[in-house]
Amino acid sequence: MEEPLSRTMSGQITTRIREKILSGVYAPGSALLQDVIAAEFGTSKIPVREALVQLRSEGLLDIYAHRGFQVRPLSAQEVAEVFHLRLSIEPAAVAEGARQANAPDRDYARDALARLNQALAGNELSRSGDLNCAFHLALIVPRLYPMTNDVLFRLHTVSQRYVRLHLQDRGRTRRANKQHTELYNAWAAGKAKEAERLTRTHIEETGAELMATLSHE
Amino acid sequence: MEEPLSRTMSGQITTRIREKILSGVYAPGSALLQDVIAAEFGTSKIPVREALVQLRSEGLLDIYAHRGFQVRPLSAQEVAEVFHLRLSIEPAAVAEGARQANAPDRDYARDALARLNQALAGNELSRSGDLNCAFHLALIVPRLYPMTNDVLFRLHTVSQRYVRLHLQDRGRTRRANKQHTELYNAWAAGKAKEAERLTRTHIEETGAELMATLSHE
DNA sequence: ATGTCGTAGATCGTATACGATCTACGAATG
DNA sequence: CATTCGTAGATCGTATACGATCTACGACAT
Repeated sequence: MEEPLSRTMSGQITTRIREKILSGVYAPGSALLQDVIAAEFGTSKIPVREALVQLRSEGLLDIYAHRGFQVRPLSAQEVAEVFHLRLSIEPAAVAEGARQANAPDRDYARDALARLNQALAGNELSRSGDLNCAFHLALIVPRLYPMTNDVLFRLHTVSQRYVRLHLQDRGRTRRANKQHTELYNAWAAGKAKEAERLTRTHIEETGAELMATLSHE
Repeated sequence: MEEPLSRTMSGQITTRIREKILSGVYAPGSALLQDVIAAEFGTSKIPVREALVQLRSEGLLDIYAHRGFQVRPLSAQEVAEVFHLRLSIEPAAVAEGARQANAPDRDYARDALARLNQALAGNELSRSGDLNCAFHLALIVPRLYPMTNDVLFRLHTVSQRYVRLHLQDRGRTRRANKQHTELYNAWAAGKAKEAERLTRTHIEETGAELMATLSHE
């Protein structure tokens, strides 16, 4: 039941460093020394460097030539931008997914939702972030829109950094849970316009909560 | 007057490989052997690999673990998706840029347009692609929206592969030229709504032309 | 004839070693 | 006293060397 580990060190390290950034183990603003990380994972620097290049493209860290890698700091401005971008793209993409999904696509999304709910029930915070992302991406049917999927993956990934800041809020979890179910049901029934509306609402509410949390902290 | 070369081999090689993919020297669908590229640039494989990881994140090539790198094939579907995404994001972002740009931002955009026109006048096709991208990105004022800038850079980069397929069309060049000037004037005057409309029209027309070119080829 | 297995060659992926660049900090200079 | 210069240590960036994986293809078994 484990994730099928990437065939390369770079791939595995990318996933593991990403997780450490998202969970805050590598704190925002902190420097990442490639020798230290390499030792931490028991490898040489080369796969570490490739992982860091990848994570930079995901917006999780900055590279300063000859000076090192730094976890990108958090900012209320970034949250606003990310959720604004998601609103520009995701509702319409989910509507299109609702129109074009076939049976396997719907099964896949249903399973993704089930896994997400299971993780939330078990309070497995770290996994729930990825599973939440996977569920939302399933609704856009990546097969149809690979580039859209790519863009949204990045946006979800960045937003996870902020979501985890207040993930202990059980009320929020329950509400998100309910919204996900409604959204999935509309989507799977091919009700494109309703799925679009629910997606927009879901993103707006999540974004607003995050902004509120960040501002009085 | 040369570009300030990146401080690292990886950076320089990224730029040079990108250019070769965009110009078709590395043809769509062809395999890229890291040893061959390394020999071509007179370096070892390591910076080449980092460049290829970066270019993958830009959507220009695919990586198959233990099997190699491949220039991503062109497809009408991808053009449609890229221009659809640009329409979702760029007009509103340009409008916002028009509202918030300060004097240096406007100077920078004006210069970018001038450089683009100069390249087009001199028929320097390879540079005009980058300069076109730079002009359009200047209008969104990257300083304000770094993530939006990032996303649009990727979309422009991918679309360049298709634009260059029919760049010899002088009529199109002249028309784009006129649209750019109108767009810049509205933008610099702070006419956000007009800049938004002109951006939308410009993207729609460009996308439609590309789709037409691709379909009867 | 078909399919499986195994080997050779090519290519990828990573470890090690080395050279280049940066930062910090103290000495020399005006 | 302020500033410049220069050196030492740390860290980054890349070349070289080696081991791992894949593909192609021919021998063998069915």
